[in-house]
Amino acid sequence: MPETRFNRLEQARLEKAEVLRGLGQGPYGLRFDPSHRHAELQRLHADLANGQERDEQVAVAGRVMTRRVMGKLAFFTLLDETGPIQLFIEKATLAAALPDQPEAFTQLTTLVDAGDWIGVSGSLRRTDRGELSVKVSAWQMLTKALQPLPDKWHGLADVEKRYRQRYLDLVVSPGTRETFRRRALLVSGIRRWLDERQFLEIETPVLNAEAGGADARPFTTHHNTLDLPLVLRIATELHLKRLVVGGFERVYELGRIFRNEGVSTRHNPEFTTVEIYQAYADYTDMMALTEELIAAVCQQVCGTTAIEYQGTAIDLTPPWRRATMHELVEQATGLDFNGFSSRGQAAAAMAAAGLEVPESADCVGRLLNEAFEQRVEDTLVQPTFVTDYPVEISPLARAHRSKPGLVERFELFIVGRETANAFSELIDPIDQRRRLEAQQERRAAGDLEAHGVDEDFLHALEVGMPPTGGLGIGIDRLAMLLTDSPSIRDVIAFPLLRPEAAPPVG
RNA sequence: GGGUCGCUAGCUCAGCGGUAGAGCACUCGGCUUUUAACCGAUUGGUCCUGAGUUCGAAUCUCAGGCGACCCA
Repeated sequence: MPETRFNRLEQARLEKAEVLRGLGQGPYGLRFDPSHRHAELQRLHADLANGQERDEQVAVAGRVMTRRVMGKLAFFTLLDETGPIQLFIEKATLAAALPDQPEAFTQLTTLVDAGDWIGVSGSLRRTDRGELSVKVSAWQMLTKALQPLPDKWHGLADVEKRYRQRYLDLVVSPGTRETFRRRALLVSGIRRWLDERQFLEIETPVLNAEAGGADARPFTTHHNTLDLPLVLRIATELHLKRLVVGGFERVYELGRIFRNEGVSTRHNPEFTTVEIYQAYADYTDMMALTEELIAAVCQQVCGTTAIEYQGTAIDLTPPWRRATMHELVEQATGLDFNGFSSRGQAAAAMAAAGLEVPESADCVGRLLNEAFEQRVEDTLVQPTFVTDYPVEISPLARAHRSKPGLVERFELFIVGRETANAFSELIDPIDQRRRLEAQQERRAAGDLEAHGVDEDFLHALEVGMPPTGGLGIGIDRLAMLLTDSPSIRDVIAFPLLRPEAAPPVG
């Protein structure tokens, strides 16, 4: 006996598809013109009273989510992108409307399963229980689904299945649909806000000979005909700065970047950032821009700037708290890093205060950052601009105008997560070369995340870049915040997972 | 990389050494105001994979796979 690849549930649906073929309409329709969607119907007929009908013909389409058949009357719930529409399906109504199809009611109630896409037309009726419904006088199959829907009450609870089969998650989880709707509003809102302020979005290459603009390991790939090793970008920074050199005073790019790093609730190997560069501005301007931009899109997406994230109230109403890294570390640990003149001195003080002192933190600035990460980061729940970073961990930021050893940089923290990073950009090509060469030495010493020296970028700086403020915002983390999502995988439609089946053993 | 937990019917889950179960879904019958419809009947299994212990393994042990969370 030949083994079928369909189980009995699928087989039953295939048999119904055959019946539909026999009826001349088949399991897959061509086109259909819906006159309304759920949201419009609800708005236009809000005044229809319970038990009343309105003789206006409408056509609606969607996926059948639930079926309740009782003899000669049936209720289906049809789901379109904007919401559910109840179908009021009466045998007598269909028989009167379709005198040449006496079996129309039976066909509709037996050949249509939950999960199928159908289109119907009819008039309007609000049921005695108050549900606005389409009283069906004609129907057609648009797509016969072969797979059954998950449990109509519990939905899809298996998180692995929700990520692997996101299409199913979207079908049965209104919350998932809302998350990705909000993410789309967030992205389009950012673009609109920037476009209205004369920022130009210019796309820069994903494939590069050298990874630059961030501390991260890249994905490597290869161009066949050029026989060229290439890496996927880890940031858009160095190309956008070249555009500023070229004379674009306000540029940005919102797009995907790739970092060959671990996967966690806050990290996905490919993620989305927007980087924004504004000539003649500095990091204080970028702070104001960050506040205004995020507050504006939050207002658009959530309808308020006072939101809740995982049970904690977060107020994104500007202005936001500003504090230097030194101040925050001193408040949290009692250690004044301005007073340390050597690594040894700082390390001893940290150890005495009970902080870990990793070998890799080889200078006072890196130790300061360690202390910050160990004791401060998690505590920055409300939006906080942390300013004035050590030069050693900021190779692309301009030296601070008044604080030796520091740079004009801020990072924005919200719910303990780095959400944005900005500088007064380093535009001095001599200083920039020195900084990148120091990075190169770290890389030679084994730091796989250290920057390389991008000679063409240095050449661009020699051509001359105006004083510029630059800003990068993590879109995924912002999306988590605005959708109250605990994991980055909840805001990425198709997060990276290992293939389900182990590869065949050779 | 380490720790904890999970993987059983299409879905949601129970069973934890002695015949593989429930609810929903499916199929059949009934039902003209339901919305987790209801009532009755039937059907449905690679208990993640492999090895071991045992008279006997979904259950215990070991190894592996995939995932979640926490830590690094």
